[in-house]
Amino acid sequence: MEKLKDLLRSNDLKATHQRIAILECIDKFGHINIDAIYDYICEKYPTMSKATVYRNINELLSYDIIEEIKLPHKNKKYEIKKVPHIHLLCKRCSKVEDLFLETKPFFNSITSHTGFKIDHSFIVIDGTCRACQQS
Amino acid sequence: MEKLKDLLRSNDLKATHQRIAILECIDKFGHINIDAIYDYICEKYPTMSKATVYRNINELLSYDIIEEIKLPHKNKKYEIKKVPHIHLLCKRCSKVEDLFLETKPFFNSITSHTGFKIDHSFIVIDGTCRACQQS
DNA sequence: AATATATTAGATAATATTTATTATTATCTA
DNA sequence: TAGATAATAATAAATATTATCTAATATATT
Ligand SMILES: [Mn+2]
Ligand SMILES: [Mn+2]
Ligand SMILES: [Zn+2]
Ligand SMILES: [Zn+2]
Repeated sequence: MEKLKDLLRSNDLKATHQRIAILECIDKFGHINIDAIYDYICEKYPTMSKATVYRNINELLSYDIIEEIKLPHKNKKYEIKKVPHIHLLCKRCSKVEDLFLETKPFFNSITSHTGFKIDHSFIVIDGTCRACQQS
Repeated sequence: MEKLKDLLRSNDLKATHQRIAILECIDKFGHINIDAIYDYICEKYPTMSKATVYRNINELLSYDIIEEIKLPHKNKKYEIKKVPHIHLLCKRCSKVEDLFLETKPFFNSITSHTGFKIDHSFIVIDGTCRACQQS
């Protein structure tokens, strides 16, 4: 809570209730889309406008406080910015799992094949999570 | 041209001029978004409706004739369905490059770490292509 | 080639998603 | 606590996508 306020202020963003609520919500759910953020926060702040969610999401993106995740055939989701990682999307339970895995060998192979200079990667793996395989 | 007609007919889709034009356009450009398809085809078929583009794109997607590519902070693009591959997106020239690369070792590492059963992967690499690095 | 049949296109309305505008309110600094 | 400034809510506008319906077209059959 105070940590979130500091995070906003260190980026010259005012720590409004709405912004804090949006960040707390994203943090709580891990990976979440606009509508779900809006619905969740409306419980606490019924006057909150959806435009405020969009406006703040874009603001937070531009300061690299959050980042956008594009999933196949789904709406965009957002998460608190972390170190680079991979997303595992379960088609059964729809959960998005973070995987922090060493990608250097894979990236080196890409660069040596193509000469492409890599900045970022966006890796989504579709399949069935361990829990869903057992049920 | 005849190959495209056969492709459509083998999926019980009528080989209309519009559909063939859409497929030819996607094939010609490799990776292209809705608006660019529409603009390109309008030159030849000025009466073409954008709803027809959307309708056919969805139809072609559902028959796995084309597939959707989501790129970070860009509109969706479409391409003729190929064997699985990786996309290299150059931030300088905006070109999307296909890379057919062995991913088994990487995927095995994911499965052994997580128990996740992999169906598909969506891998986009952001960076600078070889050509743009030299200019 | 003409005809029958179902499918598709085009026009347009409807819906969904995202952004812009502006008067009012809240935050922060002094 | 007051004043300067930034952010919100409400709303309109813009953009993106889908649905509906009638006329046109593709294809199989004669
Ligand atoms: Mn994540
Ligand atoms: Mn491709
Ligand atoms: Zn699951
Ligand atoms: Zn380039």
